Amino acid sequence: MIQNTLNVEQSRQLLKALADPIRLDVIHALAQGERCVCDLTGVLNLSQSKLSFHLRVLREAGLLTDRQSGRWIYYRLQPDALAALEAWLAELRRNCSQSAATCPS
Amino acid sequence: MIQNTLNVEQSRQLLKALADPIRLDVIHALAQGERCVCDLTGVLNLSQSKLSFHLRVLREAGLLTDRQSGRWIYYRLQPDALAALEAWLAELRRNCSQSAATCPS
DNA sequence: TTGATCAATCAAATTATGTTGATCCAAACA
DNA sequence: TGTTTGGATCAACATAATTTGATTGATCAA
Repeated sequence: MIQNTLNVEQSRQLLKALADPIRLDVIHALAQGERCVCDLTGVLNLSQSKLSFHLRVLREAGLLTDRQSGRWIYYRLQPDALAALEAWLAELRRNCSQSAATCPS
Repeated sequence: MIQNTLNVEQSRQLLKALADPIRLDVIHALAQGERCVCDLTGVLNLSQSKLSFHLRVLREAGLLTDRQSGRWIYYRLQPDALAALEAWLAELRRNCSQSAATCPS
């Protein structure tokens, strides 16, 4: 998630990725900092494959990155992705608001 | 969508509502201003009941409001909902960013 | 009235997402 | 080497979301 302007598809993936309670838990857990998958299963009380599934959704949306260190894989947040989504929403709202004001009641 | 601070559940509904191509089309169509359902079916080329389903999702998330005028029902955007979601995301990011910076590489 | 139109809703069918348990691969360690 | 551990992936199943076509209630016009 290097660039700051998302296309519709990227935005949809971000929205969809965030619209899930388990994945929001993951986000919150990682807000504390980087963590390996083995820790996260304990913290979030999720089965390994279930967690792996949700990590993948978040990673593919651009919200997480991972790195390997020995046997472990560490995940961390990519706050830029949230910023980019905010910008996209702001742009959407900008388009909406201006003409909404001109609607007849 | 009067208040400006969303709870997690409201935010999730907004995210989920926006994470759909058809519903984004609806949003964009309504960005031009208020429209009745009968117009929208034509503009978006959707069956009546399909459109009705998606309008309901958007309405229940707080993104749209409707009003009746004679036989027609007019839908319009509620840009406040977008603003509220932006604020919620900004808050989430605020929590994330501060500690992400402290992560070991 | 009667008939036509707008739009919500419902049940059934379809499709998409999430869950579970098993299997596989790579890294580490004996 | 052989074994253990961390984590991805797969197939089968379960659940949730969407689509379709039919029905319904309300409004209006003839």
